[in-house]
Amino acid sequence: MMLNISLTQMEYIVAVDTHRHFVTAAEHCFVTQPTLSMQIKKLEDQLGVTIFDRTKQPIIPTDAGAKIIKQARIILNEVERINDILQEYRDTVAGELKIGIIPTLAPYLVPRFIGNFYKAFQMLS
Amino acid sequence: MMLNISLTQMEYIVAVDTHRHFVTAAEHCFVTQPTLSMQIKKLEDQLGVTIFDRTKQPIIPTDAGAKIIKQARIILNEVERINDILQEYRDTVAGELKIGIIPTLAPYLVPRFIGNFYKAFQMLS
DNA sequence: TAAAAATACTCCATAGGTATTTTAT
DNA sequence: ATAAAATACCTATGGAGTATTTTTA
Repeated sequence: MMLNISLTQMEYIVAVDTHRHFVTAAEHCFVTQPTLSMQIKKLEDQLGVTIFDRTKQPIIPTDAGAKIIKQARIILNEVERINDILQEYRDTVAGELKIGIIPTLAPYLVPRFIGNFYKAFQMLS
Repeated sequence: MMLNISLTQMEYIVAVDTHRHFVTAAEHCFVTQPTLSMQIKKLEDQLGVTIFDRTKQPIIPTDAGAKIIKQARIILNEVERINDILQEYRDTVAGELKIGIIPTLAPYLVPRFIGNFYKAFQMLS
């Protein structure tokens, strides 16, 4: 990976862009202000561009920063879509089911449900 | 972040999907096979779905896996686009320039270029 | 002078490596 | 029998926290 940027860092710059305030942004990311500051500074060093102009108040993105933030929003959105995909599969019943039953009762009880059960959950072994 | 997936993990599953082979995929990611295996397993645990069916040879993605991989390719593509944005700004001359010159010469030399220089690089301090 | 961001450290979680075992052709 | 993936264990990088200092409205 030539480009070293993490999803977490993207969340941080998006949060700062949204709140225009490091402390508030940090709270919304459930991290401390120094953690957020450090990561953003590190990201700026890695990318070789300044993302936020700290000389103004409230804090405002640079031209480059604005574009990167916009792209970060797109990326985070696409990542969220993985959740949609998971919805279709995560709740699916699958795997192995073990049933314990005492031998004297088995001949009477098992036949009463095993057929329907097996029909309903063929993916189980 | 409710969804815990890293860009590195996405690169790994995309590589395995491309090569249908853990060892080859690992080489292309410049990591060892165990590193790649561990990360993919960890990802599967986190997401709660199996991404690759290892019982077949060559290795093939599951239904869920195929969709996740497809989305991962989209995401990695969008991440690459940040590079495009950087191209426009990274090479821009900016920052602070310090010039040292001995006092006896300064009055004669500095005025001869400072004007044009400042005009050309106003973003410098 | 008060609020906000940066800096300085400390800690620990985990990505990644080496060595090895298990599992499929 | 052999190649491939999984497992076990170890190391070290860096993400995150607390405490503090610097900086800007």
